[in-house]
Amino acid sequence: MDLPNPQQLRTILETVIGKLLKGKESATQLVALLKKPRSSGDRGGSVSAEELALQIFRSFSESISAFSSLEGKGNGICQIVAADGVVRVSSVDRGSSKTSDNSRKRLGVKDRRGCYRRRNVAQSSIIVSSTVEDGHAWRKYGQKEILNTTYPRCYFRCTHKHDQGCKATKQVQRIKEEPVMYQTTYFGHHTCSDTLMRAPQIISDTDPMDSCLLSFETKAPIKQNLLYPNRVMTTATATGNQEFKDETQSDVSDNKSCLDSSTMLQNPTTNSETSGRRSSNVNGAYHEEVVSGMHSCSSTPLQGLDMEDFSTKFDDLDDHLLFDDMAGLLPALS
DNA sequence: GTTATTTGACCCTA
DNA sequence: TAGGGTCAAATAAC
Repeated sequence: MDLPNPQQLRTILETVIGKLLKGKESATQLVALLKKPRSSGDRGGSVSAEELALQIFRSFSESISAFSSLEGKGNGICQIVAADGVVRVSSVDRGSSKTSDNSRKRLGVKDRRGCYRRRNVAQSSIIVSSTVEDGHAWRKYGQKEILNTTYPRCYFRCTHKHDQGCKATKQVQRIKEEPVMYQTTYFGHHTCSDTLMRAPQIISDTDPMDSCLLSFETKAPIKQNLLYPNRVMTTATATGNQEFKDETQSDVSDNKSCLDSSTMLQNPTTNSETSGRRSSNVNGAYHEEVVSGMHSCSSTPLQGLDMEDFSTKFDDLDDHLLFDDMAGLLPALS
């Protein structure tokens, strides 16, 4: 397969940057809103903080989707690296996969156990932390102990893999105990028409924001930590793993699956026993997502931040998220 | 009964 | 050959 040509890449990047800029604008408005003295009943005028937060979420979510669309275009992967507050985007050739399509052909349809394509995760990544869902429904299909890791890795595929042939998969691995933090690695992109891929799914019995602000702080009430402000983007590794913290309804259940299946993954505060297996309970945890093949994410958890701190911390955030820097990359691509 | 999760087995890649 | 990704039967939850 071929790498996306510069024009394709540019188009996608323009889309992404446009969405990110929109998100930045929303973030700016949110900061201003949060800085205002809050009075009961006053949620900030015409646009509420919740709405702004949702807009920010959508910006990142749609950006990720746009980047994801690159994967199917070839061996190349779009590399997004956020390091020291600077976002970098580039295209990387993954090289031809040696995966045995031939060997797969040799195998019967029923005998495909273990057939897989080992992913190259290290090549690129995005570091974005997010507090919101990715809007897709996932089904867990495996869990495995990974060498040199404390916690098992959980494997998820798109729920619509069979009915719509969606090839998107993700891996969720707990990487930190306190605060609880997960690394989610995405592979492939959704080709399904997942109905969840709209606005963030609200699971709680309150308002959307409440569920969006799924706790990032295991010890704090879920509602308080929804927008884990502290760091939206940080440098996770030298190679620039990108983090994207998000909690979605599907993710919640996904991660919960991990939690349920392993005591090591259990969230002491949010993994409610009262919730059913498929309950949409929030799993209150830092969620580090690595979007790989397309983008990857990683983040450094911020502790003890609640909405009170958000407004002040967000000032720093604005400096860290150099969307304009990203936009500046466009000319180089053409 | 249906759907999701768990888990051991299988087998490919490095 | 070890490690890792996926499959699918068994099991659990609804």
